[in-house]
Amino acid sequence: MDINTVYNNISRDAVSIFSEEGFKEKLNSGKKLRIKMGADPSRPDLHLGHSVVLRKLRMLQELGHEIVFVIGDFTGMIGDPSGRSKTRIPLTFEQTRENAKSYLEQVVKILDKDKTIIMYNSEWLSSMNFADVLQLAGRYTLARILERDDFAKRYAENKPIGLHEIFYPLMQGYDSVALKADIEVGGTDQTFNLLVGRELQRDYNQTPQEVITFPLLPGLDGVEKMSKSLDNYIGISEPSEIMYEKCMKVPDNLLETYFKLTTDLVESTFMPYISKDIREAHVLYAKTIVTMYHDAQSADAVEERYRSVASGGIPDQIEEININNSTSLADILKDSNLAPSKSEARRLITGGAVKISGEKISDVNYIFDIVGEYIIQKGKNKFIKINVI
RNA sequence: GGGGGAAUUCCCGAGCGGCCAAAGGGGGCAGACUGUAAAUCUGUUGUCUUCGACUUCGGUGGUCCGAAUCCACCUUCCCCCA
Repeated sequence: MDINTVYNNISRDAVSIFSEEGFKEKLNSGKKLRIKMGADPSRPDLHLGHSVVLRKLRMLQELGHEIVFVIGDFTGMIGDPSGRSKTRIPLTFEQTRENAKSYLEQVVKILDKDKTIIMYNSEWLSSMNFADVLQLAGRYTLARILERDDFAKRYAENKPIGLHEIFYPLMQGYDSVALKADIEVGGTDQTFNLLVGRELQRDYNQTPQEVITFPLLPGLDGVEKMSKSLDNYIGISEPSEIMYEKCMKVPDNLLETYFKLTTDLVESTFMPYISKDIREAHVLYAKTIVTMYHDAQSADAVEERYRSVASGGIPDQIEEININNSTSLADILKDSNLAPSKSEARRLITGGAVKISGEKISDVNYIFDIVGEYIIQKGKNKFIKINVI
């Protein structure tokens, strides 16, 4: 990829670039750029929402630039107030390290490990003394901080805002100063924080970073942004069959957006599918994603599995457990995590959600007392094979 | 510093001494329908040794035959005045 291609691709998908001229200039300067991306250590599971930005970073890496991930281990002790209606429970130092580690393992699925640098913002933030903090705080005003959507909203709704949360944007902005970042990228929900960095750099006599924001990928519920806590995400480390299933559940009207933001396919490839047969479009999408994060082989295998289950079949590969004779069905459902509790297991059975080897069971007290192999099915697509011994 | 209000099950929110495991909505799960979709309709949504028992309504300790409901103290949050 050359500079122009990358520039066009990014400016096509970005929501805003502050400033476009600056970005262009830096790209063409021939200098190795330092591109910053903040990582929230409280949410170590990466999903397709993150991939939107990460994939752009990958392109910039290919041009030879350096990606710096700032693991907000220090800010993580506060928690980003962005999009939050509640103050977040602070993480301990150990937790942030732990999470950062798993974050890294996942990030390299998209990025080039060798051109990716990890830094912890405690490196510079923890050594600041009160005078430093005051100096930093003096560069911003309360009114400007309160302008921020989340704060404004919470304030209006009489929800508490911790004083320390006010510092969050300043700290994140200061990260850019400490790193001398040339560019910072993030989701649109980060716009305010990113721009603070730009201004602080100016205050500290640095060339302000260019800020590029990308759209937030809506989650599978079609309403909220994709996020782990809302459980509306497709994780990039999920097992292939789950990934495939979830891709098939992307709301129809969002599929186009998903194609655009999370795959390399061009419109002329996927649009015909979308307009002609939305189901086949989903299949194409699911296969593409599974191929990206696993491989083509598993994509095929998983597709077959999906088609078979969809037509009422039972998949070939199912988790298998051994059961002692005279164990009750409810106990098995609970032990195999098909149900979170025995009460729930009973409800499922009563509700007609459980089948044994294709046959619906409605006896709450069903007990396995004949040695053999059975397949227990819960709902449409949860299976488990048991060996009664 | 002074005054007033609030804390309920995953979330929002009713309840104000027994009929409360706690209305209603949201969300979740399941059934029907379907494209393992959406919409819609139905059921369900504390746990267990399930015709019964046990644990839950910010915390602790009381009153009472009996408390989510009353009292005391504590903790947290919000509002108004300064």
